Amino acid sequence: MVNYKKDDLDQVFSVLADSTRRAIIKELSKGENTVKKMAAAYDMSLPGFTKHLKIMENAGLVSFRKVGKYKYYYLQPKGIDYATEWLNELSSYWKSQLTSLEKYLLENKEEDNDDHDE
Amino acid sequence: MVNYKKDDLDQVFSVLADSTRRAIIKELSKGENTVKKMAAAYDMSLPGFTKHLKIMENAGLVSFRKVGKYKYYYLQPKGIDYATEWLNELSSYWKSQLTSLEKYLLENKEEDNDDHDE
DNA sequence: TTTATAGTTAACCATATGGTTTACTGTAAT
DNA sequence: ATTACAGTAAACCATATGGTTAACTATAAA
Repeated sequence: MVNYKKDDLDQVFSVLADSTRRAIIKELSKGENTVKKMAAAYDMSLPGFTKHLKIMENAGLVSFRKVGKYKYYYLQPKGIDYATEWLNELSSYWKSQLTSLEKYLLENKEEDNDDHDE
Repeated sequence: MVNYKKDDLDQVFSVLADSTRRAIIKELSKGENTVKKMAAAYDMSLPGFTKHLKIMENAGLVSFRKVGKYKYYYLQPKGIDYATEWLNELSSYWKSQLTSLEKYLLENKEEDNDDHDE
């Protein structure tokens, strides 16, 4: 790991790889919010929480506006779009590679009902 | 970090947060391949490379079939779908929350390269 | 049967990561 | 002027992560 440096997509996906940060994103998708208000929902110290916000900001997923002593954070969807695009391109390419049998099997899977919830 | 445990989505996004692993995924989207064949493209020891495959396998993104001394790895798209769904749900919810002005701005962004504030 | 090939395991290392506490700054309220 | 409140900074800690090398197993080829 001599010369390892995170690129943009690394950073975006790293943000998403943490359930606290995914929860923050969901929260912010409802609208902007202040640090303390959001932090209250998490079993974590305030400095711990603001570290997550800093990481998300560096990755370009959130920004904030300052009003007096408050910081209102809001989503910066461009960053998320970046990740979404990578996945969508992948899956469109991948699907174009499938044989018709594979496509048939894919259409008719139905029974893979693991809980995909959080 | 007393009791921190990665859940499914954590694992999937963690896989995606590494450019080597994203490259492996793209490679495998063209079809199955063996370990050494794939490893040749990376400036990394073989054990280092197989560690990545193990991580991807644990996250449910790849599987393999063994043929003699070869392991043929292939994509297991369910895992990736899981990540894609999370992002798509988010963005559909997020878009439904926008005001019509915001939607207008979103449609017509084209060039929004200024930092909002800070 | 010996040798080559494909891949894994184990031990190790440096840095990153997710968290803490304590002390601080800046703004608002009394 | 003092106190409360919102948030940051710094130092620290334990574990995770991405990598290495050396030694191994299993299958295939000579």
